[in-house]
Amino acid sequence: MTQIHHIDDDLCRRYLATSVELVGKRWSSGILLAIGTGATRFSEITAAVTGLSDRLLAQRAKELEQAGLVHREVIATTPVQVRYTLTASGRDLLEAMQPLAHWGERWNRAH
Amino acid sequence: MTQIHHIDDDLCRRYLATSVELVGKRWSSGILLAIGTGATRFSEITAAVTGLSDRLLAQRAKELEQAGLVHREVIATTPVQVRYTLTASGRDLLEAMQPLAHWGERWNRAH
DNA sequence: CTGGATCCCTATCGATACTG
DNA sequence: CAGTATCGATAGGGATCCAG
Repeated sequence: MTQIHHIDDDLCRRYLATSVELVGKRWSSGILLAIGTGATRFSEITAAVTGLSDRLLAQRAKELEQAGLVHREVIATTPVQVRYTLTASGRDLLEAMQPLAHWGERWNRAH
Repeated sequence: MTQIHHIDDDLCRRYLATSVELVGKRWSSGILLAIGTGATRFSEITAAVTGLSDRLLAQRAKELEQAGLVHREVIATTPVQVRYTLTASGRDLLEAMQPLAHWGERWNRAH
């Protein structure tokens, strides 16, 4: 039998669900990527992520902020501005997803 | 501004969605992990993944098979046996998810 | 043992309209 | 600009029963 020894069984069983639940929800990864690659304003994020609506961004942003992945900074101008940035944890997560992107590329070639 | 240069923007924008859609659905990652770490039979997988129902496993298994991540082998005994194994692509995906598990561990510590 | 078929129910989503 | 409120539609999930 082909056993995978690159995989830490126990670690995955414990903690894989954690990140998958955070990042698996629709738009979440796209939002993280958008913020991580330069988008800071609410409207910039909706523009960067095609198909993402105001309502869903507001909802996801709240979730991601509460999870400590995104920092939300309100600038009291008129009209009000809001700056979204990744926290250290958010940046780490995005880096941890890089292998998935590579895998996706290979997978797309084969289909 | 803190730019992330560990991230290949373009690669992520193109292909991150691919893997996230496959692995983000409920139970999918758990099923992959279960098969990747020794479970081969239908009932072994439901036993390994707590909360997973027969119906959902049947459904996910079909999806994962069509995506080329899981190989399904029917053994014509009575009653019938079915062996599930990961394809090379499925093993690769599971390895690509390992950093997510590590991230999840760190994240859990901090909460 | 390995599912398929149903029923029902709720979470989630998209669209639209509105506000400080 | 950056959201909130409301609504109707639908996809997804749990439970249960059935079958090769």
